[in-house]
Amino acid sequence: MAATLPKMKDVAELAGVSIKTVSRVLNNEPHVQHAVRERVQEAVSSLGYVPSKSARSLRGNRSYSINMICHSDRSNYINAIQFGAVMACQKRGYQLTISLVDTLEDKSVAEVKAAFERIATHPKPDGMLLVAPLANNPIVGQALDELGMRVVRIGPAGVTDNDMRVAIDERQAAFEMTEHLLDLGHTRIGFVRGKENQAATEERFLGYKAALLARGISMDSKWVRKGEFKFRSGVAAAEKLFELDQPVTAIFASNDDMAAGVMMVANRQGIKVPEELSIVGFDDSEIAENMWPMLTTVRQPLQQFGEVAALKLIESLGQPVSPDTVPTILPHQMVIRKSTSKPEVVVT
Amino acid sequence: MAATLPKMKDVAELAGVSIKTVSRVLNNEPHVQHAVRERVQEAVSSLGYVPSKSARSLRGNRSYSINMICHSDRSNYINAIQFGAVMACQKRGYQLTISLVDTLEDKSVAEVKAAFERIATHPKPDGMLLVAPLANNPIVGQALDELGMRVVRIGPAGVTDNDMRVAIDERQAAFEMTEHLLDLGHTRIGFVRGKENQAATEERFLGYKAALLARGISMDSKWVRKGEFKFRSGVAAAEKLFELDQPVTAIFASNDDMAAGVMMVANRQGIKVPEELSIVGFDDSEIAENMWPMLTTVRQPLQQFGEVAALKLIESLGQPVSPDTVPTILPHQMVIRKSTSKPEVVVT
DNA sequence: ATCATGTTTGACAGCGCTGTCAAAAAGATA
DNA sequence: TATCTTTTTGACAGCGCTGTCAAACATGAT
Repeated sequence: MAATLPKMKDVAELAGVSIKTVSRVLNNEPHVQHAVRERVQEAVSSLGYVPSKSARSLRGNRSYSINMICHSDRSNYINAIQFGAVMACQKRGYQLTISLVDTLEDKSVAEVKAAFERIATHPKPDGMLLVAPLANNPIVGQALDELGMRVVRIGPAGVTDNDMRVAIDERQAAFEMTEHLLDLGHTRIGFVRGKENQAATEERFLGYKAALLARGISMDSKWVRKGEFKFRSGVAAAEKLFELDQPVTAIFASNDDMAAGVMMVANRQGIKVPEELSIVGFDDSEIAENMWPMLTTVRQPLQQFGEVAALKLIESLGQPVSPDTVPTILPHQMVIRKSTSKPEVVVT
Repeated sequence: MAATLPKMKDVAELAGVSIKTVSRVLNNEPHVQHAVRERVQEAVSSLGYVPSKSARSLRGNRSYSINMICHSDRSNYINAIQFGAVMACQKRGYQLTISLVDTLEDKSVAEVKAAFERIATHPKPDGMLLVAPLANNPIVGQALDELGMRVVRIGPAGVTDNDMRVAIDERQAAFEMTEHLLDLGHTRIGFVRGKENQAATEERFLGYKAALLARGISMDSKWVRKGEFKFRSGVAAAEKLFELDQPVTAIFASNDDMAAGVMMVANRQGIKVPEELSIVGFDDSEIAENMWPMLTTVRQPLQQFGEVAALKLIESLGQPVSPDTVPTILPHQMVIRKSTSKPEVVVT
């Protein structure tokens, strides 16, 4: 057990070749005869040899690690994404490292840059995974660009951005969810927006709006409330929405936490869900199943986000930058549970 | 920007000393004159020099990284712990890496060992952080011991264990929470256990039992239901508890998720909380504030767990193993919210 | 057989750092 | 002053790997 790990030299001796040849085989370089290559591979697996990452990285300026930023207002979806990312890394012999960045709000450009420079250099990861909302911060993008850091972003694109990116089609998903409500017969549908300055907030809203428009329903701005992606903001929004003279018969909250807030207020006020009010959310986070009735929502493939993004990053590491990258759009999924039904005929 | 990073040689030249002396200063070795030491430190900071981790680790067999295992049934408390751990690592110039381990249930001893051997060797972290319930798995412990891996565990101790550990006094916390209920005047207090084979489950139960005993109340085994630490198991437990001929007036769920389940059933059945039923949880996770009424619970200092554990690990890396380590007990905190009150006089 | 060409292989340096060991400087003692 | 001890310093090797370059070998054309 404590016997020292096998080195390249050991493999070379066992296979009867030079260490350089072993190196060639391990790095899939050309100019190795087929027979030799196989002999080396046998030696490798019989010794259980694994190349030393520190030596490789010292020599080759590659760290075989990719970094994921974990920002201080911890959101639970990060967890699942990270999980997928670790899986992919582990498969490819990479390490996932985690770094921390304080809230960027009320930070100067210089401070943000300095923070990312530190993270991106000691030690230098081969690439970085940026999760929304960090994925859309232009200063962060610029800082990382200047450092020549390879980045894959997770989450909906902002304005410009022809970067490497993994996301779902948020607008389409919101469109479909709104259609679901429309199909059930709802015509007065409330909407709770997410946190402003996050791309998802606008995308989801646009999907909602487009779906109404497609059915020729003119949206009443009273139906739309601000939110923060938090439970409490769902509560606040619901309270306002319930005060309308002509109340809505359904509420589309931009995420599940807020939907849970809406649901709670409904329960408190004795409004029956889904009979008197349909509620839908977005994300399919754990909470969606932890409420009653269970929440109809859009499932984001979070774990897959992490996995695909990490894989994409690792794969790109060999190639030169391709500036014309197209975002990878993963399929979302409508999860119809018990919080939606056709609107009750209102007894006036 | 792209100018190559300063190396030890640059620092040495600027300070007018040999690179070995710089090395000595950086590693806090003795035998360097005070004046020289200061001169070197100035050079270091003026160049913004940071030692190369790969070179160090290649040479010194230290990786300056510590690893935290992320097991596949992702629980949300891991998030906060990880956050604290990253903070501590970042402060000390360490990297936190994440590895993944599948569920260990239905795995053979050999498989478990192999999995951990892989994680613990490629690349070898300087130490590992193990979070409950992994922290109490004897096979994992043995595998890591055999590899000579330095480990700090987070969570309540199991049987033997005089290892390095960070935890709260779970039994005492449960005791206090039960006292809180008793002080309010409850005498019939239900209890929902956690997942079996986790140390916390038994500890919390023992605290509950001890508090009853201390007041001379004999516990009725009908009050105690099994649980899984999941929302649904809270629901199931509550349903049974509400069927009792002589119902309980308070329910102590072993964690917040289950308490949320209990709360939901109460709401559904029109049982008023806290007037007709007091509910308490354990953990103070996010959900505790995302329900109505907000949950009285015990706050675990999760982020601090991560921080203290990582620090303890890093600090221990210099020293030889001290087998007589005493667990670090962090203070817990009673969080009294709105889900508890004195029992209503039952109108029979 | 001779040369030009292409393919396969290996010797060796050196990435940035720290452990070893010996040299230099400083201090203590006779 | 000469000698011994202790403290401070530096030269150098080498951790495990890969890039460079040249040697060895094979192939085809003359």
